[in-house]
Amino acid sequence: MTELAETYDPDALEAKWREEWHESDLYRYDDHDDGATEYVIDTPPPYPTGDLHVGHALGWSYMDFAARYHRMQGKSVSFPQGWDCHGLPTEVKVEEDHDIRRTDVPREEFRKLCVEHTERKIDGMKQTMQWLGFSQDWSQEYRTMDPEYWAKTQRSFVEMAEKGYVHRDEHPVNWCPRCETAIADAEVENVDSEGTLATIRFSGVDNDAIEIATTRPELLAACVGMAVDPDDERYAGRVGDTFEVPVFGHEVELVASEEVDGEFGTGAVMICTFGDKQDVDWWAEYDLDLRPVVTEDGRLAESVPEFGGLDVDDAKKEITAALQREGYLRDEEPIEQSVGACWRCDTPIEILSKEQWFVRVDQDEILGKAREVDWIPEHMYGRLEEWTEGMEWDWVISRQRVFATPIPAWSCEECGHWHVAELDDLPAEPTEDDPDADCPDCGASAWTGESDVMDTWMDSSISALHVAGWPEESFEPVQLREQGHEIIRTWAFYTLLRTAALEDQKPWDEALINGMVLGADGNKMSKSKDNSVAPEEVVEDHSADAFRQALALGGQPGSDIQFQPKEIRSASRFLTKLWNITRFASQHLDAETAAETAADGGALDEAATDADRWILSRCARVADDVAVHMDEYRFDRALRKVREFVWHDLADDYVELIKGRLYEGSDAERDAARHALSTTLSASLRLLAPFSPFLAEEAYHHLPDTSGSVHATAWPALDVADDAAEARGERIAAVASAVRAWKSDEGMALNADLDRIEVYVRGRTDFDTGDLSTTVNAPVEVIGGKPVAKHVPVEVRPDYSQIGPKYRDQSADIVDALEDADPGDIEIQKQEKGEIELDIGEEIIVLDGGAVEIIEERRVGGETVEVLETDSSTVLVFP
RNA sequence: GGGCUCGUGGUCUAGGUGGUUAUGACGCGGCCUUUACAAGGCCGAGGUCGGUGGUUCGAAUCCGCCCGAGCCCA
Repeated sequence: MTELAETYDPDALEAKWREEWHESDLYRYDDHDDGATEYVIDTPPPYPTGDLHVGHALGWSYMDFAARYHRMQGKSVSFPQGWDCHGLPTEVKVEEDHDIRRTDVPREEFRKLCVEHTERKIDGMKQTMQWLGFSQDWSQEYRTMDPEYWAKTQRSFVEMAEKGYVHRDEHPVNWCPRCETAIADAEVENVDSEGTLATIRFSGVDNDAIEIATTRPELLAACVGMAVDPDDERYAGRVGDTFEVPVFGHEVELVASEEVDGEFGTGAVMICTFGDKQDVDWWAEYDLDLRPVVTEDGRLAESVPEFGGLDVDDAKKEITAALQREGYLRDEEPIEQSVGACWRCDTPIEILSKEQWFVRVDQDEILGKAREVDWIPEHMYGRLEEWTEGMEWDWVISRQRVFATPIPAWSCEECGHWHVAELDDLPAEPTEDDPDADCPDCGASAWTGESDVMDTWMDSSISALHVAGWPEESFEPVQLREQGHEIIRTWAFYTLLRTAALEDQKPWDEALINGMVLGADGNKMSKSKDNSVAPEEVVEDHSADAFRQALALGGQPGSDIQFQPKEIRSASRFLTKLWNITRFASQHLDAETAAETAADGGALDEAATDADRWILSRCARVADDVAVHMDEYRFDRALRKVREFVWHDLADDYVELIKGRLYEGSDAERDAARHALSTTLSASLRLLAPFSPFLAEEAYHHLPDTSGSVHATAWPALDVADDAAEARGERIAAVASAVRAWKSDEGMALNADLDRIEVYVRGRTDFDTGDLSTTVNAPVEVIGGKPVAKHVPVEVRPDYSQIGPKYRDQSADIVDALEDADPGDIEIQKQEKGEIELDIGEEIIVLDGGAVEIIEERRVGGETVEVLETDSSTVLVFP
């Protein structure tokens, strides 16, 4: 065994292994590993913003813990990494950087600029991932902007079109007037704002006027109807009346709808095409006219008399002024309103009726598959269910942008028939190439390629299929999806939809959902709140190993975790502790005392003491317990368990117990200790390896007779469980610990020698005293029973779990009587008769002796004897 | 406004299926250089388990209501 450096230097150590792992194919997924169980992770392909934030770090840490653990369990693990490249933010950034509009240059050239920009951003994020020690298999890296990938997106489109999921229709869509593109429901955010509620008088045509309330007078030109609550007495008998739209003069009819809120404004509203989704519903329900007045760039159409060409804000002012002038405006008041806005640029959206490509949303199908997935934590399924059930519109997948997967379709220049590409045509650039077919409807051969592109969720929602080798390999659900809960309604939803549509399967067996990372002030981390921390900073200040531990311990998966510098410091201390344990071991171990690695079962040394048997048995049990926690993704419990074991059992107790043998034991005695130490340490490093891969690797390499990486070893499976040995070992450790604490209290050196100690034990007295004796530095005598000392009963402690169920509502009286009784008397009754007579007032209760515990103080005559109590023994110390 | 999650010493946190003295870490106070580690060891103080009502012999745990926080949605 080679000796470790004196101090733990995470910077140097982590840099070294980062380098080594980068060069190796340690994490290479072997698709053809016969017999091994597959463990495939559908890793999120992040949007390449260039910054990998702490939120990412949490999710990726969970995946990395799982990946490393399952590799050690002998699974064939695939931990790939992709990049979700397409999208509007990149277009906007490229336009800024080059001071151009995307229409200024040819599409191909603009795409090229986007690709170059994206590549730079990917490099930055990749570097942070490697800093943090994530074990992706980079040979499987994919980028949705590469033709090999987006050809798959196109293929999925074509297959879904064949199956009838894709349709092209004119339908109202959410429209961002700034980005000038359609957007899906999931991309609309509701923002609260201050608006003005205008009350406007609509003159009646052969009937009385009605006043309606609206926040959008600029849409008056688009007004196609009016609505009131059918039960609203103010408007009894008015349904069917006709009115003239102020300023614009066309006539509309009043309809009744329970959707109208009588409390809002005057209880009457106008219906426009379209002010909001409610308008769309009414428009369809009452078969109203379509009067489109808002343009794609957010202006009133030129066809609108007088106000054509004004943007909607100006139109609002001008039209309000006109209403005022002409006497229609009855009132104006401020109002809190919630407005739909584009999630990328916060611009209020419009609802425009447009011909677009849609994917059919089959709620039952999606939920059916979602229910087959194990959601961790379970309640995250509810998020998906709520969203899915609330879906009103099909998914609009066409976007009027450039940097995205082209929609592989053409329209016939003669008859307008839409032709979707054949699988053989892919990848297809419809704006560049024409299909190799004539129009089946009219026989013409001239085509116009679709210039619309696909929603980027079309790319990322086949990630599960992609990582499983689709379409070349037949699809089986992959094992794990890990993601944040804020994208359940998007990425999880779309992936379920697409996998169900394409393969009639669930995409994954398990969906592990991580929470938010909150700043030290308890709020969600954000740059504007100045409470955010960059992962690189944490690694520089402390270490990736410590950071990863803090993330694991922050809370169970699914719950939000608070970023706490002190947790990182605490982890850092633990790592230092483990470093020092390894350093200590390195001074004593050699090749002869290597860990039992072969089967890890290993026969115990002949000379093994109770302490050796105890630590090995404990270690075996801990490894099994940790495995259970890891299987359940309870990383918090798993790591806590490892840390407790290493710090308390191994460092505080076991290492102290064997020092005597290591320094002064016979060869056989010493080797038994070395062997157990080596085995336990090796196992401990492996248990820690998923969490803190760098230190585990470095330390493992210093163990005797190790070769290769700790990350290529098997999970510890020691077959040495021994309950009796554990009980003896615990007793030994407890006595040593009690004496240690007592010496510390007395201000004595911990290795101060004592005249002798006597250990009085209940039950069996056969346990090793050798290790104990050298540790406390005193001869040890073990005696059965209680010390020859005055033992004074001082308290009677009732066992509620026995008394409660038996005596029910008499329990309180019994407990009172026990407290009032003389403990000495109770003890005598318990010892002599095994039961206790108790007067509780109305009656005499005969209580089973086992229902009470007698607490005694042991008083030994002479001031030179100290009495220490542990759970299972009484220790007399003769200084 | 709806849904979900949560509220435990100064801070963060453990506490399926109710049961004696509520876990650990950080911080705080005191003591101790002991042949791996002072980035350590030992000891100690500190909690009406958000509030309230209920179920029960017994509630941090189960139920109702209230208050507060966070997230998702409208």
